[in-house]
Amino acid sequence: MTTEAAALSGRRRQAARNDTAILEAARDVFLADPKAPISAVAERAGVGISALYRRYANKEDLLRQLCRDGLRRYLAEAEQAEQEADDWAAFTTFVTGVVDADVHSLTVRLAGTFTPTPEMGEDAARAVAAATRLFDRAQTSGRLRPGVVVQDIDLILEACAAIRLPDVARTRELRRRYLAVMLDGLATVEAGAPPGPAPEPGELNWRWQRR
Amino acid sequence: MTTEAAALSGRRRQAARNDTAILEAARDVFLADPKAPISAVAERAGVGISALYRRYANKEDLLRQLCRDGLRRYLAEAEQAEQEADDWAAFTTFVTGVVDADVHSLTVRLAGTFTPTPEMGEDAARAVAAATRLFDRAQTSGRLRPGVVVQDIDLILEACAAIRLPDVARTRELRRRYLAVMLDGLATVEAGAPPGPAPEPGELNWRWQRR
DNA sequence: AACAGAGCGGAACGATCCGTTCCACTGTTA
DNA sequence: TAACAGTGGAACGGATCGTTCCGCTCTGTT
Repeated sequence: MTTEAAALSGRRRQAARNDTAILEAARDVFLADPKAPISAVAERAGVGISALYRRYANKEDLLRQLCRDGLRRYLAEAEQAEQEADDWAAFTTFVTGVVDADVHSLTVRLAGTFTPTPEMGEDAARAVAAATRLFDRAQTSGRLRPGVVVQDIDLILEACAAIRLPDVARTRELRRRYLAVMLDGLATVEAGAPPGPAPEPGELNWRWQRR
Repeated sequence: MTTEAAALSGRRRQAARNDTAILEAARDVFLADPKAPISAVAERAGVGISALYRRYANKEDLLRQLCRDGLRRYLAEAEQAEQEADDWAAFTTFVTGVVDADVHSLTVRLAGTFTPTPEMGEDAARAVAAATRLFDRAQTSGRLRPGVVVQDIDLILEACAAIRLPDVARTRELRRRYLAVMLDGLATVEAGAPPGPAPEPGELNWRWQRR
């Protein structure tokens, strides 16, 4: 509990608790099933439906907020990884951080369920820029095989996000396992370029079309 | 069209055509969205809903049939790959074949939406046996890094199946790209065992619980 | 002590969706 | 021409879900 919340008393305190409880519940629920009903979020958070609608005008609002937080988290992971001195380590730290935080599901799997705000567009642009910087550093480290492009990261994250078990901790363990395998695969310099035309920028943009 | 169908005339011929049209449409539709309505299948196949219900008692029946075909296809890919003389090539041919056929989505993503038949259980056991044989051969080839187990294949297939774009051909191209990266990652003998406790047999069985 | 109102739980409502049934219609076969 | 297999698609009934609404509780103020 934050000191801010602790300073409040009685009803106010509970309200502050609910703020975070609802966000966490929404994260868990929509991560497991992006189409989950809003009542499931309320149930998970241990509150009534009113508590939700007091904070968010409608379901779309909540989803948008969640995605916004996901983008922010992605940026935070990138900025933290950029501190790393070693170029290759910075790259792997970044990717591992994003996979661990399950941020991919929060952004991409929720895409198309709401109309994005201009602010989110800017954050997304920042995210691309940061990821590109990290990727370029990985390339200069010389450990990356030829023919790999930044966009490959998106799809690798997508593949990792598909690993999902009932147990959250186990899910993370296994995701790290296959992420490590893929990173080892990306680091086999002697293998030459991976097959097939590499993904192009914007090839995944269709996701953001309203469904 | 089969010769059997060509021999028939008029209404019978159309009926035979519908048989396959419906199955193909169902495959496409449920591959894209396992929870799709049955009317979407009819629309895609260009037939009315009656044509569906004449052939399958209900939705569950159709899903079960689809999954059954998927298992068969999996077995076929395995048996064909076992012809391959080279141990490592047999393994990669098998995995690539399964990814190309998008069989994983047909079986696992549909799991839990119907009650499986005993016959499917037997097919599943045969599938596990065949996959194990191919995996063992890959191990004896010496190109597989230590610490990798058969169950890893399931999860790698799962990761590949997550790559999905509107265009089917492009989807296959990109899946092959990341499958290749992962296979290269699995073949880095010098890297030692990948991190984390390896997946255990039956760790993915929860999928088949009725939802 | 009385009161105003913030915050809340959950029933109720209305819209939508979807699986399944039903019936009229069309060719085909005998 | 009669019987009927095969079909299209409207119609039905149940379930789901987003949202609204009402009555209650607790809190801070007068």
